[in-house]
Amino acid sequence: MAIKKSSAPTIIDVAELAGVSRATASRAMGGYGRIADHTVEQVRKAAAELGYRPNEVARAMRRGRTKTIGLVVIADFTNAFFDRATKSIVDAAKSGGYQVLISNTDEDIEAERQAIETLVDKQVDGLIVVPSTAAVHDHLAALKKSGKPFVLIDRRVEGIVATSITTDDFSGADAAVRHAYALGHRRFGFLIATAGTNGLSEERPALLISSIEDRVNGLLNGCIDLGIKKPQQSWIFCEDNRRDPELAVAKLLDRPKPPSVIITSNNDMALALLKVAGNRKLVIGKDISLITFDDSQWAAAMAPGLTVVSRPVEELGSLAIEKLVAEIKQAGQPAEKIVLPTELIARGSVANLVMYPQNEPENY
Amino acid sequence: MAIKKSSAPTIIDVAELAGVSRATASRAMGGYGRIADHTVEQVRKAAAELGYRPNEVARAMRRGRTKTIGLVVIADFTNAFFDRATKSIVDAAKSGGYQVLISNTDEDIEAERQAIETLVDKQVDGLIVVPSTAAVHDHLAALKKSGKPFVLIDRRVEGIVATSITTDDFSGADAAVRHAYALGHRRFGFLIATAGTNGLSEERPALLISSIEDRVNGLLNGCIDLGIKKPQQSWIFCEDNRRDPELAVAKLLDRPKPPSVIITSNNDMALALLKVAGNRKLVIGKDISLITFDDSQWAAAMAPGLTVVSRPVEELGSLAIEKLVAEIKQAGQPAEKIVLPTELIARGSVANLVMYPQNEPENY
DNA sequence: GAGATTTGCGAGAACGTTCTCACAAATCTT
DNA sequence: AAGATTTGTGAGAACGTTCTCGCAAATCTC
Repeated sequence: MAIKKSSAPTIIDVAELAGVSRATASRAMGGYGRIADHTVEQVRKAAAELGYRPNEVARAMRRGRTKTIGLVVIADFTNAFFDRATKSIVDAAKSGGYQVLISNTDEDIEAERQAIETLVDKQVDGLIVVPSTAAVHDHLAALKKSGKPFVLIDRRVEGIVATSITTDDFSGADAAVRHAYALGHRRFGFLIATAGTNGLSEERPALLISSIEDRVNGLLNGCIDLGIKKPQQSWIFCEDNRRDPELAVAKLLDRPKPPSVIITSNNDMALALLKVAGNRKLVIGKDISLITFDDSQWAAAMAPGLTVVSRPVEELGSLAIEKLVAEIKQAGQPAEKIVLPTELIARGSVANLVMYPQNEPENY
Repeated sequence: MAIKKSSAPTIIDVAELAGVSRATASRAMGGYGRIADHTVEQVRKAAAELGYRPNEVARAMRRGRTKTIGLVVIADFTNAFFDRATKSIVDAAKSGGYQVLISNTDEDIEAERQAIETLVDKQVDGLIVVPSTAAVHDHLAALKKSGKPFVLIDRRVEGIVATSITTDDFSGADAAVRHAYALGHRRFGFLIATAGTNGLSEERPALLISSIEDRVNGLLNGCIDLGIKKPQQSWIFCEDNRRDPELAVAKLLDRPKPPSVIITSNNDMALALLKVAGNRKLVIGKDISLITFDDSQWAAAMAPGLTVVSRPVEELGSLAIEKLVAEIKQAGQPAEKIVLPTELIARGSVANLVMYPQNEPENY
């Protein structure tokens, strides 16, 4: 009777039981190299008997790759991005044989720095990063220099040569303006969440993350193109997703001539508008109209449904894995800047004013 | 001029540059064992110069622990559970010095099995599992037997001696019934999502996951206690979260005497109700009332706000990490069954019928 | 049937770290 | 000042794999 081993069986135990060498046992399990069929069977049987499972840490150590991908995201779960992106990335990674180590930065650049460092220390084979700011990118430059494969998603970072997968938020924003205009709206309000500014501001901050930059430019483009006057007076930039978005909404609604339609840059802002509107007994899609970015189940189910700029988040995630895995398998892939199309989904949150268009073509 | 090393510097490179042995360099970096102050400084300087970072895989190999926790969840993102739980777990893990390897089972038992296996192979120090079913648990028994620490969250599994962290869904469900009753409701409808049944059913399936079991029992308890007649005729059990929840809603609404209030077991069901109600021009909180499980930002922001049974998901996540880390640090902790309180948050989705209570005390 | 090739397997190194042990030098005792 | 203790360091093993190499046996070639 053999002495019961306390810890998990290793390839050595398997080799002993099968009466072969470590190397042969390894070959039999791994199915590589020259090896006789009957030996494979013998070893497999021994492995099954012992309940042997290869130690992936030892394997990673020896092989120099962990089959693990690091994900650095902003776990901002009202954003309807984190969850969808995470799920699609985890699923796509799995089908490629990779597991995902997840890190949350909460939009903090120091946390992002540290997350990347920790993940690299853990020898992930590659990284997917949602950069929290466009202002700082020395850590990404260092990552690039280290040769560790990585892909940026949701936001580009100027000055970093890396594959990025983003969405065409410019066109989405532009389409949102045109949609509201076509329904007769002339007085626009824009509620933009940004990490860069301090508190509330009506001035456009100098440096925005690319997705917000694109949205602002798209909105502006639509306004200018349609001849909407003084669009620059219609903005509220609201620091960060957590700080007083309801105050920003109130500021917009309390204007002498409030907007008939408000376009919000994310769901946080949209929810703030919903809340304030509810408090004031303003009915969405009638007293005040709304278009927001990012679709979600609840935006579709509400009455009225929210008109949204939908972004292909799942595709973004799976494409990120695809590109990352390609680079892991074969270094030196060209850095691509992939931009996925957005789509305006019209529901009931934008009132149709065409019968009675607002009488003043110029802005308030 | 030294030859430029292509790969990342190791402790050996540091030792060489500092002019000490591997062991000494390791001690200096790790800050353990006997070592002279000036040597530490010398080694630290060399490490900084080379940009040395310890290889955590090698470290894990040697130390026998990875400082990694495996998370096996159901990435069902309409459930408002996955994202909140994941975030709180990731954050709590980080502050304990752990990273999180995430796996999604999509409520599939085979995927769950495989996920646990893969995670164990990767030598995670412990696991947090949202079990996808109560029917199968041999894999959890095997996990238990292997001695690898793990904690169950959201759902208990009978027959498995393990620490579990759940919420008091029984009381939550009971409170929901009483709340509607107090507002004058007598005709109840219950919409229960379940993985066990086939399609739609009005019969209670034999084996439900514990959280659903608790909710059903809680609802039943409230009904019986309040003297609501024939509550057994008010149920629709709907297979899985993805299969025809809208059909289930319709079935309930198309009854000869439809319910005045519907209590749904999750947000998927609630959203289905919202959708169908919207299509039929039924106003929530007026024509039809709704209470659902799990709070969310959008449930609070909608007009009317959704009355919900709120569960402390963040606390659940951080507590799971706490218990798991305790077991990792010191094996043999007692298996606790922790039940966190739920809270009914009354908003506007339940109509007040007290002025005109429904005339029939018995059920339809 | 002798040389050339193929086949199957084992010995041992390697991955990068930490840990145990031994030992010399330094410091402390009395 | 001689023994006892403490201090700092290095050699080498260990963690569990995989991989390279070499060698003997088996098979092929003409």
